Amino acid sequence: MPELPEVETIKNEIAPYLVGRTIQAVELIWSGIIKEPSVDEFQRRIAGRKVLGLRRRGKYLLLPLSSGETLVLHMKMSGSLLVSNGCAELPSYTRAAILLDDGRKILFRDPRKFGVIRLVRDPETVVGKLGPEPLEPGFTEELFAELLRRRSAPIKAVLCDQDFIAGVGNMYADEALFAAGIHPLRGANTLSNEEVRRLFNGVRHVLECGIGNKGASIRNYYRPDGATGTAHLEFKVAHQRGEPCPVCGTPLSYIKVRGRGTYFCPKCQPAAPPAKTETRKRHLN
DNA sequence: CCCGGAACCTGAAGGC
DNA sequence: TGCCTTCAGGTTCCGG
Repeated sequence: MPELPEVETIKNEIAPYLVGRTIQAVELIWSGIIKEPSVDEFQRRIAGRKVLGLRRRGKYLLLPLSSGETLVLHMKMSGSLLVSNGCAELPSYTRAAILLDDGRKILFRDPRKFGVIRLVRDPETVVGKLGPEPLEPGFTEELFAELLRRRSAPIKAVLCDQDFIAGVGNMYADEALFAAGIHPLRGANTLSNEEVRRLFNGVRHVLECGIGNKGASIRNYYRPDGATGTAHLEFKVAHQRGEPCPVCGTPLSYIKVRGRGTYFCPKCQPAAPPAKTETRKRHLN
């Protein structure tokens, strides 16, 4: 599942093959991957365009083209981009192949068909509502604290909300909460200043480690040359079902938060103290 | 506005 | 061995 570190790795490793090349055509093995415009429109507007650059925003990849339009890719759950020399047979589950002017192909492989390709005039129509980039200077502890104050949902759900922060998904949310010692069900607006500070540092730390390890290959994630990443080998809690906590040895817990599998240490990440409403009522009465 | 749950999709894994 | 059910989770949509 590509999250920020995985998409960043794909961007870094595929850029040398893509930037400056001209797209001759896009071969659609499953045309449903094109979200907009219509398939005919897409084919007409993509052919012959040069790729001017490659950037990541949240979990999206953006390719500005010589036409002024932008090709926007999202790999969702199971997508990956592979570089092919153009001769080999297409791997199974290849949904689209971008044919480049040097004979190479960029393959969009995606077993579960969640992945999406868009060709848009203004990329802001796709990524405009995303929250701040957690690894860029504009993301400060003060901004993080202010955003958290507005949300009452479980902190795990808020961390995974792309309109809140861009790029954090299920795995890295679990890792960040463990790093900060915060229970995933704590209301976002109930964190103390100290907890906000630890979580701010935790989010940035786990994402940077993920990038340093070229992403986590828990399932379905491959780098453009087909290699896997090693970030999952460093995971303390994410997907470590049945394992002991690496810090205190307590068996890790597994719960569902907003329908998402959530791993945490019940001792290092204690549940919030009971709500104060009862106490307050008693005082009022 | 904010929250929570279903739907999308298909291979893998688990139960009987 | 095999059929059936459940699980995985990023995003979007819908209802409360």
